Amino acid sequence: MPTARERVRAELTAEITAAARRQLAEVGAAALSLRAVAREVGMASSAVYRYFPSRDDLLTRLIIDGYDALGEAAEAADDPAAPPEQRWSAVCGAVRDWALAHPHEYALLYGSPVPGYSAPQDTVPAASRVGIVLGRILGDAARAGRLSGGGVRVPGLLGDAAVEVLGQDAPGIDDAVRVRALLAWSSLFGTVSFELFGHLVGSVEDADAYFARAVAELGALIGLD
Amino acid sequence: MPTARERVRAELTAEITAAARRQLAEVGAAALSLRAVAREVGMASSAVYRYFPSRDDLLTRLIIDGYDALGEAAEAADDPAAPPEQRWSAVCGAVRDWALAHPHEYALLYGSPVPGYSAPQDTVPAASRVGIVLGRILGDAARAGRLSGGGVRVPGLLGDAAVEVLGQDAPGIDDAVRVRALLAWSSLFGTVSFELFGHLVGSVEDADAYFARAVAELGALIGLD
DNA sequence: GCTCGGCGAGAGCGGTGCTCTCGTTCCGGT
DNA sequence: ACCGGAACGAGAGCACCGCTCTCGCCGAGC
Repeated sequence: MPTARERVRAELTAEITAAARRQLAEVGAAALSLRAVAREVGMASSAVYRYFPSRDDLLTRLIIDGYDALGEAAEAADDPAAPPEQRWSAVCGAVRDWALAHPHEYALLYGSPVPGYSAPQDTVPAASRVGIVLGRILGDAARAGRLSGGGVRVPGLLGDAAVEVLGQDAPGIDDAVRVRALLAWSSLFGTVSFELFGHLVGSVEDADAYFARAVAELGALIGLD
Repeated sequence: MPTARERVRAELTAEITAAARRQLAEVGAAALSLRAVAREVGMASSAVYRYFPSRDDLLTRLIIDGYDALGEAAEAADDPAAPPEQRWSAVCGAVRDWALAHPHEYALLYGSPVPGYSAPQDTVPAASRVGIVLGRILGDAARAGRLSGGGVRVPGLLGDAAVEVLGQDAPGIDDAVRVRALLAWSSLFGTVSFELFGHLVGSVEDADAYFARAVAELGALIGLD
């Protein structure tokens, strides 16, 4: 049973993060001002420090929330009953849609690191959610024998995290598959980032069609056909 | 014949950009402080405004210089006499090496856009240099008949810039090749960014070996074998 | 009922980008 | 040769930033 004090504290915390998210969407992460957040919530800047020890901690909160929202979008888009290549493109599309809808949050997650700020370990579980979805798709495809390629051993190349996300050794899953999954994962984000950060301006007319083709090519790269 | 005044102005401008680049390497773009630059050069902050109308203009200068430096590295790494897949991996390696050596400048070029700042048109030629190198490699490979795949028409998908960089229609070059080239370029960027921005920590043990494999996979994706 | 801890407000510190003014210095035309 | 004007550097000042400290308040637990 939370006391009244705890309740109002939780409410105020949520209100602060909501205002911070609004401010993030307006001015970006680097210019996120704790004072402006305080103004929007209607209290003195010093009072915010009762809830977040520093601006960086507020940023960490936003980062974790962002990873969770993106991960949730990816999970919601994945229908385990669908064929693998369809699951792949559905998840890719969901990631892109979320990025286009929340460009500043996406930039916070996958853009330049904020100088002087290093993400704490707390962010790792949330950050892994999209990777886990992709790993599940690949694992299912491999177990169903619908994953071509593979067969290469590259000891010492990958770390434990990759093996954990992409499943233990199983029929059809080896280091070559994991490497290609990682590559597809970073390529997907390269493609989304290029579009979002304006590097495709002038080169691509129809961004939707380009993305669809890119996802198909990357699916083929992984071994989904 | 430049007057003495013009000479000292050019010198001071160069000194300011040099100090700014040093500061950029230390604290990153978002924390780049014009006052600190002025301190390092040894003049009042207001005096710097005689040379750069605003902090953003100083940033633009750094961006153009960065694109030029990266483009130069890519051009230097490309040996037109070598086989295409070797040229591809050499240029990819040069891009990654430059990024690892100048992480903050790379983040400035390919990371989150600075909010409220939009790159002026002046940056486009410098930004295109790496793309042009990649386009030349693909064009040469296509003319030599060493590019597999292609054969797909996707009218209205790509813009003029892509056609310009990747050559007019030629035997072996069509929209499908250009799309894959763009995809390879953004995937390369995604791979480098993931490594640089820390998204591969825990998943990849041997970054050099991973990158080499990624480049090889991407080369195959383009159609180089 | 009283005390003590959480709380909000306000002032203050050193920093930022940017503007304005003021005295100087140098360049070009007469 | 000189003088007017343009370029220049310095300094003060404005509004903002993150963060700290102190102070008065108020509610929850002993």
